[in-house]
Amino acid sequence: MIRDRVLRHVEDELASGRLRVGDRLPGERALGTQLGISRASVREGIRVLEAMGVIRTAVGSGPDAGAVVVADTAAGITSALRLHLASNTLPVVDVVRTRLLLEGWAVREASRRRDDPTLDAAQALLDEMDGADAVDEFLRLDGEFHVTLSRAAGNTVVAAIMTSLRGAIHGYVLAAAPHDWAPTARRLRRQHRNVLAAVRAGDGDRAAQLVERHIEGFYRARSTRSAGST
Amino acid sequence: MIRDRVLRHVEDELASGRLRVGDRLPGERALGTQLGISRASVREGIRVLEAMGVIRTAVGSGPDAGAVVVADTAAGITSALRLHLASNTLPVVDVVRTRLLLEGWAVREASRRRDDPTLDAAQALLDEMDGADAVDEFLRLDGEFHVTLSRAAGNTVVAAIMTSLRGAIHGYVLAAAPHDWAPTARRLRRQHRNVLAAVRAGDGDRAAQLVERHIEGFYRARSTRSAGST
DNA sequence: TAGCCTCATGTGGTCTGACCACACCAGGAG
DNA sequence: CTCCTGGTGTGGTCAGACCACATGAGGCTA
Repeated sequence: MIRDRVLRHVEDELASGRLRVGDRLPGERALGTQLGISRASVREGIRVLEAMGVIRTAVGSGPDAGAVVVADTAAGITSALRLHLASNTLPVVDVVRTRLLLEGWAVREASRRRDDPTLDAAQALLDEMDGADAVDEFLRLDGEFHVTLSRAAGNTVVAAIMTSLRGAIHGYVLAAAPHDWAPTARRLRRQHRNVLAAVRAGDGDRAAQLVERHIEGFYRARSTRSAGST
Repeated sequence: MIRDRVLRHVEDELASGRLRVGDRLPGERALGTQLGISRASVREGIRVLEAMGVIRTAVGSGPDAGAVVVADTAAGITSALRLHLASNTLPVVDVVRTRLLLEGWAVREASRRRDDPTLDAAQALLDEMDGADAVDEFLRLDGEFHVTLSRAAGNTVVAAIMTSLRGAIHGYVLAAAPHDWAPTARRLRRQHRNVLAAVRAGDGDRAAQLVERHIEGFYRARSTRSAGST
């Protein structure tokens, strides 16, 4: 298919190193001429690349305009998971179980690299979370904390998947948050600190156990309430 | 953005159950009229959905033509991983490590469901592999075997991710296959049978250990040769 | 009547050319 | 020197056209 030409071209350019993160793609019109296809076809390819988190487009002129190569490794995975979650092809419970598995491994691994500065970022998120009372703000920071923790394990693929799993079920989590949020928030804050403390202490087994109980607990509480579809 | 209207519309339709796997989308022209956007914009959305493995398009007429909802849960993740692998944002070693982690868990889990008929499919693949001498055919079956094993664990998300990890590095594996393939094939066949036997015996720990050694061994052998870019 | 064949129909695939909003920045006005 | 104004190039969107393709109804042939 002609439309795949853009995909293949960009992938080749990336693989060869001729194109790197931060670079700009030629304009859509120029790229069309260069590849011998119409602008419409170029745009279809560009759109896919954008959905995959490989490029970011902006209108106007100047250095930030146009199609710029980025590295949002989680974007594509997140969208894919969201859609298949919506079609009920992937059950939410499988997403949660996978999260459990990956995050358990991640904190175990992070415990062996407890000098990693990423853990300081996780700490900072916890401090920030203490001042976040609004549900959506809290959950945003919560998600970021878990992702940061996973990043501390040093595996970019696991981190990307974790980010995506979290992002894909974000809507479900938000929809299932209890009305009386304060006590839940307190419990979560406490659990977060315990997990991080175990990691910093280098106690991987304990950290894994804590984080698994933390996620399972929240999920169990949620599954007893409404399923929440939107 | 107007172009996201198609995405949101289809996601809503899927979530509400008005659209299910196997159904057909309205034609591009009709969908454009319905959403109040041009056909070009519709196509950009369709293209993304296709890349995500949510729909499949075909020309012509009849029941199989047009845009049909499918459930290729791995397609989007595979493409995303491939692209970020190409841009060197995700190192291959992280993909392999993640595979190790997930597949170890999967066989452990599968050992507890050893009556699952999926294991029979895995067995059949091994038998088929005995007659496959060509490298690419062997590796195709090899990949399918590993994915089938992961499916036997009963977690669709893990299975999708495993499929994607395997698919994303397929090119690398192929490029790094040794010229003298026969002895490698023999070793892999033996290891596969041992893994499956351990699963069927319900010995999760042993199965996990075997599969991890199996993957690590192959990867170590590969990393000593050329990096292989295409 | 049974079977073959043809063509109208509707699908996605692609192209062309146009207009818009936007952001920048060079160059003129004060 | 500062302000502002218009030229320029970017992506965003649209309308309309033509193509290849697969189907299936209806006519044609045996």
